[in-house]
Amino acid sequence: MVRQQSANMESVLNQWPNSCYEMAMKKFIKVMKALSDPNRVKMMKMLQSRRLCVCEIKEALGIAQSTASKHLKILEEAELVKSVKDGLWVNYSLSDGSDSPFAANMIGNLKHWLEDEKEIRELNKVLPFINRCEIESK
Amino acid sequence: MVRQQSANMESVLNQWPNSCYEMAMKKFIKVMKALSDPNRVKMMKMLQSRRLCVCEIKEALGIAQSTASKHLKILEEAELVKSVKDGLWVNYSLSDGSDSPFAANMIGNLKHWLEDEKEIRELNKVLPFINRCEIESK
DNA sequence: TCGTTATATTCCAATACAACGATTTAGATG
DNA sequence: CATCTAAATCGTTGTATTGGAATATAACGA
Repeated sequence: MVRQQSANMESVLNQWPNSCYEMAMKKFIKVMKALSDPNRVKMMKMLQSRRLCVCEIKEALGIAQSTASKHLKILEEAELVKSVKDGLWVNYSLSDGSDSPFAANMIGNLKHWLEDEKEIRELNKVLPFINRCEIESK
Repeated sequence: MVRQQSANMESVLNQWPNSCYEMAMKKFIKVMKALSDPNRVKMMKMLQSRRLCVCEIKEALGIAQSTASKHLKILEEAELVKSVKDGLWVNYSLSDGSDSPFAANMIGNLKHWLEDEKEIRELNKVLPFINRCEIESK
């Protein structure tokens, strides 16, 4: 990374944020990055219907299991979704956003955004028929 | 496909696919991507104060002119900012977001978001003293 | 303890992105 | 016309992101 900054004390301090205020930018960027991928946005839209496990999500989106798992991790680290273990399964659901106003805002807006999008409508149509117990994993 | 349309019309429709609804996802992703970079977010925050030209922005952020220009193009294509030529200068300002609800929403939220962020406060402090006429372009 | 199963992690290839300097373009001015 | 000047574009170079296959981990059940 080629940053051109004067080598003063100020810039050194900027590299090491210490108050919660200075985490805001990073948290914001994390939320924006998390929502910069179509598959992740689709996951958010699917999770509006109900909680889902990884295999249901990979099935609905037609992607590899590892891919789905990784995307969900990114969403979770942005505090957009949360996960709860239940035996072998991990149930993902929308976060309540209580720790991140940015995430909370986007979760709220996504409730009504993109509803008319073709790909989203089709996911909503298919989702009720996707059942974790009927997915053959390999 | 049982559509009564000239081949010409058809190809036009294929280029501009479908209805405006199906552009929604792409537009949304564009806005999220545009706001996924710290420098671009800083530009948005600076433009809340006043319109700025490229050289003022590159000066405030300490980045190369070409870098600033490219970032602004990305913001413009996401409909987050607009540009107006004025002789040699190009003045950038916040978009009114009238063509993109996603952009409009983010523009609105960013008005109060990140105000306490150290880097943003420092930019706001420096910005009044940055004048396009006093920048040596080198 | 040994499979089986759902998820997470690792590895690697392909692509996208951000940064810079150099060059080109477009407008103003001599 | 020639020459500035601000901004845009091009070319290059690292870095980040995305995807799937392969492997590791964790929890259940026999």
